[in-house]
Amino acid sequence: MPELPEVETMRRGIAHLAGLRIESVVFPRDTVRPLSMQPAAETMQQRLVGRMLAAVHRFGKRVAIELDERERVGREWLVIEPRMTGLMLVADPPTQTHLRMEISLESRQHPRLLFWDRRGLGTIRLLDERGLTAACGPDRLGPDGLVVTGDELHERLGQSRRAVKVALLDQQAVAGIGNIYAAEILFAAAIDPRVPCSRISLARWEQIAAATRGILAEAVRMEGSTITDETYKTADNRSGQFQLQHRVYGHEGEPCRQCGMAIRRIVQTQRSTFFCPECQWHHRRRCRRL
DNA sequence: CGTTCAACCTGGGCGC
DNA sequence: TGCGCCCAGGTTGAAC
Repeated sequence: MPELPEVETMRRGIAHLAGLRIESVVFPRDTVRPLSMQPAAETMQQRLVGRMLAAVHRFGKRVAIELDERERVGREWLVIEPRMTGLMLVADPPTQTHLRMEISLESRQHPRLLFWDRRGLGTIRLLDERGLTAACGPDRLGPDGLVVTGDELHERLGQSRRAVKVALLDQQAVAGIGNIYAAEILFAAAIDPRVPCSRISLARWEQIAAATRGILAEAVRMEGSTITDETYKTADNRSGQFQLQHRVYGHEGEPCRQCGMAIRRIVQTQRSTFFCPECQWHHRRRCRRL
């Protein structure tokens, strides 16, 4: 589920916990998958208890909770990657069964910070400065989608023969776009998702960048897209509202709101792509207001 | 090198 | 009711 707008909403929903100290940490379900948790639960607990949450950051589709300095280790970051079904919560989780992490904080109200993940594809990592750079630094993640420019997209993708929709999902090129927002961005920019990057002019990369910033900012303002409950909720258990603004994603067969033509669904690199075959035909280049 | 694909998981929805 | 299949907001390492 979570793409940039949802993860940013999670970040904002837990940011007020900064300044509090960790009282206890529980990993209720053994997530033994090697990649899902590093280091192992016991080590993780030892290194977390007693630490203060210094700040809450976002890198692409990841939340990074900065921890205060500790002797010998220095500053560390608890990096959570929700992937498909992970949720950062301060509210009660949808079920007890897929609760992956529960952090209790020292405060009168005894707030808890939870990571709940139905499918269990999400990851929890505790990283030092070097690890953070390796995982979330500029070698791994491109410019953030909220601020990416046409020049940057052109430079990073202009030579690629990949279809533009596929390329926009490449986190190394631009960070934060996922399957929903790729579709909505290309509709807003009136670009055919099948067009190879190498055939896109600089002017059109500017359009795509503007649409990226605009759609993502609007989606953040509306606290993300809740398509089905239990896949995405805000940290305090409210639904996002941007799904009401989706023009193509999930609307296969419905008439386009611009032109009336039926929205199509195709598959690109094993994932659904939704688009309007009229408004996003590659011989057309109308610029659309966001 | 760039690009594609199966695998990692659980669960909802649909047709039979 | 139940079974089998397809689908789902992401990323990775191996294979082309």
